[in-house]
Amino acid sequence: MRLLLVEDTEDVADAIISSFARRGDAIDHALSVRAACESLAVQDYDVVILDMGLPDGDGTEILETIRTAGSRTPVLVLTARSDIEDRVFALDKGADDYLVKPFDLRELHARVRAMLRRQTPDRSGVISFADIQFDPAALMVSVSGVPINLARREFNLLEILLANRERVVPKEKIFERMFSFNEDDVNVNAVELYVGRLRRKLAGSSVSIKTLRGMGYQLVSDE
Amino acid sequence: MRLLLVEDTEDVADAIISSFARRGDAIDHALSVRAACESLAVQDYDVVILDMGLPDGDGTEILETIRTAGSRTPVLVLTARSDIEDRVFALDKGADDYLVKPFDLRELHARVRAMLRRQTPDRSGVISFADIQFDPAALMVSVSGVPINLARREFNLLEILLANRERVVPKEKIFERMFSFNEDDVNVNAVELYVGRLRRKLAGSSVSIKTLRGMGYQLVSDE
DNA sequence: GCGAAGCTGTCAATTAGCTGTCAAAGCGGG
DNA sequence: CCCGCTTTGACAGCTAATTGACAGCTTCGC
Repeated sequence: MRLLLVEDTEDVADAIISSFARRGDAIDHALSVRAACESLAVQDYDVVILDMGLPDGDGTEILETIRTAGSRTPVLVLTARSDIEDRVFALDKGADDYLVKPFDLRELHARVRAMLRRQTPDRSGVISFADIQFDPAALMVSVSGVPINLARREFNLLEILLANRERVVPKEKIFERMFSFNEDDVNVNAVELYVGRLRRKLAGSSVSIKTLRGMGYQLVSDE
Repeated sequence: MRLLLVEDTEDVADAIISSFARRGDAIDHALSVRAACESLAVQDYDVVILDMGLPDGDGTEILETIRTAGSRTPVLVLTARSDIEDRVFALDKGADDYLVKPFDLRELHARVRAMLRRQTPDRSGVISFADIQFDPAALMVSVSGVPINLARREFNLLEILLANRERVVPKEKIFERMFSFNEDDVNVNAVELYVGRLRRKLAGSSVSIKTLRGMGYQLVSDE
């Protein structure tokens, strides 16, 4: 999952970032309206967490930017004020949920999850491809019924490839989905590394990860 | 097990809460339609216990909210009235069971368990997995017939793992199910701690709790 | 009520094993 | 045959998980 956090208070931001990062989500951080808009122009996000009070303007501007662009990305608004009016205002502007500071991080996570759930109703299906079964709910992958052990990043990578099975996925796209901006510059080589590791673990299956030199990777069935 | 109690009568609510808390279940309490809807938006529950008469509306609204959202969470309705019509009305609206006040707490517990059982068709009350038998009604666990002593939280943890046996359960999910919101922020480390304790107590059995670093825990049979 | 026993959850030291870097070797296309 | 992309092994770092010790609570028997 890829999130954008727009928040200028350092300690609040740090707490949020590390809590999501720990779960393996890719979270980017913007400190101002401008930075947020730049990130949004460049990158698709699954969820935006938006503080209302920012140094160079109001969070509402960002909300409007998102909605006038026709995006349906769920937005959760954070604010220090608890007035009902404020809440109604944000919700009217297109926010999907609302949280008053100070809040419990678990509640933030719960709300983000709830938004995503509303977004994609019933995506609890296992994906089967050739002889591998991928179960995102159980966090499990099996090859013709026998489970294999994947580490978080490997699982992550397989999920991306599986979502684009039979299609060529550029390495940069994989990289983006696996790592967030602020994860101090990870080398693109990391992707290649994980492709290698995943290949080894999928060795016994009838799918393989094909390299298209200069273009990307492709998950194919050997049939 | 995580429950939501929607009830505005204090003494009734207190009795219910402490009875479930004693058992080790995480129970959240909402005093109004509004509070209930907010909790439901944020958190998945295994069961909702719903009083019909509330200060700011009728329990039916909540029932409708739940069902129109497509959720199948079992709902047990409490009411002071015993009319058949009332009962039919609630059930038509999507309630799974019905209890007339005043009621016996043991009956409430029994009905809640029954609803959960219906939820997962393969559950006939006691769960057997490899050589362990788990009886939620009697609060008993045995390994190949001989009972073992589990503390409340250990029992709780085992219940969660058993409900997701062979699947990977993220630590955060376990945490959510073990502790309710109002339990002042317990460290996530508590989960790890109980995993350790449960492991020791299950040492003689043929099941084990596997760690998947960064992903969660998984109850597996050693066969 | 009182003390004992057991249950809970915090803390911190330790361990385990994933992560990502580097660099060397391999490979493919022109 | 050369260049640049890709693969891979080794390794250091680091974060997540394990575990023992402990203090505060509950519960229970008397």
